[in-house]
Amino acid sequence: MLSMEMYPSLTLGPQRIGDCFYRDRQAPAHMPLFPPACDVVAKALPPRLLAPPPVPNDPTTKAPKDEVKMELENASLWKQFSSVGTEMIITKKGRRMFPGLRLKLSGLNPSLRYILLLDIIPADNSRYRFQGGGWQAVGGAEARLPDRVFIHPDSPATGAHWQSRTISFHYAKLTNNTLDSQGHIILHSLHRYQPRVHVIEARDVLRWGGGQHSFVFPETQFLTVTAYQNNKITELKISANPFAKGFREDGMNSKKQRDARQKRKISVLTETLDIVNCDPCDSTELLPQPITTSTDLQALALASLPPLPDPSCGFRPEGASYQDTLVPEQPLDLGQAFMASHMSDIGISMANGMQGTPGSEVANRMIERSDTMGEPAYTSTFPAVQNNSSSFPSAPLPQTSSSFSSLSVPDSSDTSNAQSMDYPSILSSSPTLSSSSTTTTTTPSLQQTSFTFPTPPPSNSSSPQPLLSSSSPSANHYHTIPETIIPHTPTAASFPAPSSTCQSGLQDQISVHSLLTHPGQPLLGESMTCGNNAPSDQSSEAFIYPNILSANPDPAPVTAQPLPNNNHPPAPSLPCSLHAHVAPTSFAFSSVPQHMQNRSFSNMSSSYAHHALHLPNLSHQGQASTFPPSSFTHPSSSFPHPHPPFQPSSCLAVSSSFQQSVSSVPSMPPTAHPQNLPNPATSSYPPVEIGAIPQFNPAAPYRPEMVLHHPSLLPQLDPSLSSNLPSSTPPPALYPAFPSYPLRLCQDPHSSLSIPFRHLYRQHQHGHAHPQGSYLDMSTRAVF
DNA sequence: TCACCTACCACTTTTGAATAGG
DNA sequence: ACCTATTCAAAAGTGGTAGGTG
Repeated sequence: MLSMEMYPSLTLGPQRIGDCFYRDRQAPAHMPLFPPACDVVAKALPPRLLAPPPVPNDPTTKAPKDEVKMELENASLWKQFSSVGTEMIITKKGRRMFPGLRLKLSGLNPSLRYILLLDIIPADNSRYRFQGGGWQAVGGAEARLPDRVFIHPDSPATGAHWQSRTISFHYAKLTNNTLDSQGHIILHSLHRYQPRVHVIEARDVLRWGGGQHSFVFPETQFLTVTAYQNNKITELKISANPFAKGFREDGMNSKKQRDARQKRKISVLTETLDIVNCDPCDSTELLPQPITTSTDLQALALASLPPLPDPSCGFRPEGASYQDTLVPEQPLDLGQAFMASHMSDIGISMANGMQGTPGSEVANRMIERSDTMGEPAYTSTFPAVQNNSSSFPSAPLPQTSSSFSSLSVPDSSDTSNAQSMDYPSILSSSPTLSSSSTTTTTTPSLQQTSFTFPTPPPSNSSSPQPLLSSSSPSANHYHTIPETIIPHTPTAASFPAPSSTCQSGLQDQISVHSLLTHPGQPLLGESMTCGNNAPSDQSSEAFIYPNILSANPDPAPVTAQPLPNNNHPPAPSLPCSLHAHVAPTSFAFSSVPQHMQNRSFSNMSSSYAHHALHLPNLSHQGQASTFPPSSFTHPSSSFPHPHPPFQPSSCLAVSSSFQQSVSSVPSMPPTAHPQNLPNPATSSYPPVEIGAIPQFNPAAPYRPEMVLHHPSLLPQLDPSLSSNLPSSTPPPALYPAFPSYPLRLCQDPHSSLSIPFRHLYRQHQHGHAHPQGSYLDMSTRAVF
C-alpha cells in the first residue's frame, strides 16, 4: 500500500509478496526470467553504482546519509551458527537461507525512497572441504558465476517504511544451478560467501539516488553445501528453523521417530513373516535372538525387510551390513534412553502389532527428553564453542581455540552472547527465539569508506563473533587488507579466516575496498582492522569458524554507519577510503560509461518482478588469489591483542557507496589477482577511476535532471523498450571483466537505468517472477 | 573408492481460497 | 450485500537418506 501511494505511477508498487507471487503464477512461464533485458539492467546498474551522484547540495539527503545505520536483528542466531561454521544448503531449485537476514535500518530520510539489495560475494578464493570436523581450504575457487542481486520486495520504499519494520531477506534463494532461470542467487558449493546488503537511495523512482550504503555482517558469512557436513549446524538448523521442526527430538521426523517408524515397519513385516511363514527358519533367525537391543531388532527387521521374505528364509546375512549402517550410531547419539525407546517401541509394536500407540509415543518422548537432557554433547559443545573443543576440531586451528577462548569475553551482561548462552536453551528457542535473540543487533562493518568504527566492542551484546572471527577480531578496527597480500594458498587454511588485520593504512583502505569488492578476501574481518596492529595472522589458515563466539560483547550496537559515499569522504579514513574506492571503482565498472551513472531505474516496480539483474561480477571473485587463507588473520592469533575482539555485532560498516563495493570486485578480471589490489599504484585498478567516485569527485557526472523526471514507468514497460537501449556498447573496460561474464553497458544514459526496472516490470508481468523478491543479475552473460 | 550431488521422503509451516458468521 | 473470522487444502520449506555421478 504504502509503496503504491508513494509511487503512484507504478501500478505494481511495492507489493506484498503474495501479490507478486500471484502475478507470477498468472504469468506464463514462457517468458524467460532473464532475458537479454536483464543484461541491460545489469549494465545499467553497475555504472550507476560506480558513480553515485554526489548530490551534495541536497540537504534532505545529507543528514540522513551520514547516519545510516543497519543492525542485524538476529545477530545472536547468526553468531551461534558462525561459531560453529555456518553452512547453507544450496539446491538446484533454490534454497532459502537460514538464518535469514533480519535487519533494522535507521538514519534514512523518511521521505526519500530507497532500494534494498542483497548480494552475496565470495569471501575468498578457495574451495573447501569438511575434514576432520572442520573446514579446510583444498584448492582454488571455481570460476565465477553470474552475480545476482536480490532486490527486497518492498523496494523501492521510503525511509520511513524501511525504518518502521524489520527488513527480512529470507525470501532470497540460493542455488548451485548455473543455468538457473529463476533469478536465484547462484553460488558454488563448498565455497565461502559473504552476504552484503546495499541501501540505495532512489530519489526518484526511476533513478538511483545519490546515497548508497553497503553493509556487511561478518557473522553472516557461510559455506555453501549440498548436504550439511557439520552435525552441529544441522542441530542448530533443526532447532531454530520452524520448517525443520519435524526433525526435532520431539518431532515426527526426528531420528528417533524415523527409526521407530522403520522399526515398526520391520516389526510388522517380521510379524507378518512370522505369521505368514511361520517358518522355523524365520522364527529361529529373528525371534530367538534376544531382542535385547533395539539395534538387534532393527538389524533383524531390516534384514528381513526389503526383500520380502525369501520363502526359504527371511533372514539374510547381508542384511547385517545394512543394519550396520542404520543402527550403529543410535546408541551413541541417543544413549540408553534411545535404546530403551526402541525397546519400548518394539515391544509395543510386537505386542500390539503396532505403532502409534499413544503410550509408546509418550514413552518415546519421555525418553527423548531424557536423552536430551543427558546428552551433554550438544550443550556442551556449543558453549564450548569458544573453546577448542570447538566445533571445528579440525585442525590446524590449534591455538585458535585457545586464543578464542581467551577472546571470548564473557560478558555476563550479554546473555545474547552465544558464549554465555546455554546452547541448549538456545536451541530450544525456536525461530522466534532467534528473533528474540535477534534483538541483539549487530551493526555491519563498514566496508568502504568509513572506518569510523573503531568502536570498542560493545560489551554487551551479542555478539560475537562471526565466523570470520578472524575478521572479527578487530572488530573495532577495520582491518584493511594486510599489506602483504599473499596469494592465496588454499591448501593450508581451513576456513581461511579473513584476515582481520590490516596493516598499512593504504592497503588497509584498499583492502577494505577489496573486501567488498573482492570476494577473495575475507571481507569483513580484514577490513575491519584498519590500521591497527591487528595481528595478522596469516596462519589463520586453520580455522575458519573459530569457536569464538564472541568475544565481544559489545553489543552495542555498534551500528555501523556507512558513510555516505557521496558527499563526504570520511575524513579520517580518507586515504583508505580513497583507495578503496579507487580500486573498486576503477575496476568494477571501469568500462561503464559515466553517463551510465545517471541511469535511473525506471520501474521500481519491476523489482517486484523478482528478476535478477546481473551485475557483472559484482562481488565476486576477483579476489581469489588475493587473500590467501594464509593471509587471513586468524582470530585466534589476533586475540591476544590489544584489540578488542572483533565484534560480530559490529559489522563492517560499509558505507561506501554501493557501487564501490559492488563494482569493484566484480570487475576484477580473474586474472587480476588480489595481489594486485593492495597497492593502488601498482594495482591493476587505475587510479583514474577515482575520479569516478563521487565523493572524491565532485564533478562527478551525476545528472540529476536526467533522473528526476521520469515518466511513469509503466508506459515504458513495453518489452520492446529494452531494445531501445543502446545496447550495449561495451564500454571499454579498464579492467577486464570476469572472463566468463563480460560486462556490457548501455550507452543511453536516459534509458539505461530505467531499463532494468522496465525489464523487471515486464518480467513481473509476464515472466516467472519471484514472489518474494526480485533478483538482479549483475553479470551479463552471453547466455542471456 | 570416494566425495559430492540429486531426487525423493515425511514432516511442518505458510499461504490463499472457500466458507461461515455477524 | 459487505466485511471479518475461521477452516481447509495446496504449496512451499526442512533435513535425512538412498542412489547416482564423476
